Amino acid sequence: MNKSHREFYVAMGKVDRATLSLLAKIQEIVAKAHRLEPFDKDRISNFCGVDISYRGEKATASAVVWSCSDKKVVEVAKYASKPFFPYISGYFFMREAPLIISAVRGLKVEPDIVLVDGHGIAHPRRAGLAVFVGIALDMPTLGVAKSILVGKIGPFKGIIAPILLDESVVGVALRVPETGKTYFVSPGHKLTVEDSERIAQSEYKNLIKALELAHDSSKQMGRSWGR
DNA sequence: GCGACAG
DNA sequence: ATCTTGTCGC
Repeated sequence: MNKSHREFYVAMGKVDRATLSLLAKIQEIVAKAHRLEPFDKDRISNFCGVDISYRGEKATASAVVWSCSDKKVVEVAKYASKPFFPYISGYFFMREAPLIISAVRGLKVEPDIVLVDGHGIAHPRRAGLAVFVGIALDMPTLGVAKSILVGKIGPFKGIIAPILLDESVVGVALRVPETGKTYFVSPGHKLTVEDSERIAQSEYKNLIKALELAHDSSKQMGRSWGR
């Protein structure tokens, strides 16, 4: 969860420093490869929430497509495997990106936007999990994290506040009025910071719903796997 | 050098 | 994230 955790994994031989510096280099390249171009649809018809649960040596991923207009689940795709990389802050993509990508590729419908549990460009090297997933799938992705990783939160205007990093806005904090919970939303690929803000402002209920469904689905999947 | 650190 | 029941408090 912090530097001591990272050093712990290094000491355990789970990962070595050379690998981590290589991954950081890859992130620097990926940060130049993402395309934060304006979202190309007039209206969002659905969101695909993706989440992963862990039980012992099993990781279960679920991608849930939620229709914004019909308020119902359109399709669910699942993928399970053994976790093959430890959780290390800043290198989260190595743990979850392959599972998320595999789960989404199992869908028959093409989601408008894939919602990823983690950050997009609100990352030390501007290359969070959502950036990797977006580039790999060539789909619009939005990072939605439950805690902030880097940057400062600016003043709230209603439910939205900017996330500032090195003089620039890399995403927004979203305070959900119904629950009081704050989420940190940043673009991954194929949409802009402005799109992220607009979506967080006007579509947060559908956005949260899709992620909650994915969370429940992945946990359910993990339980049934163990039996 | 001292903290901070997505799930 | 996960290991895990009841319990203290708004």
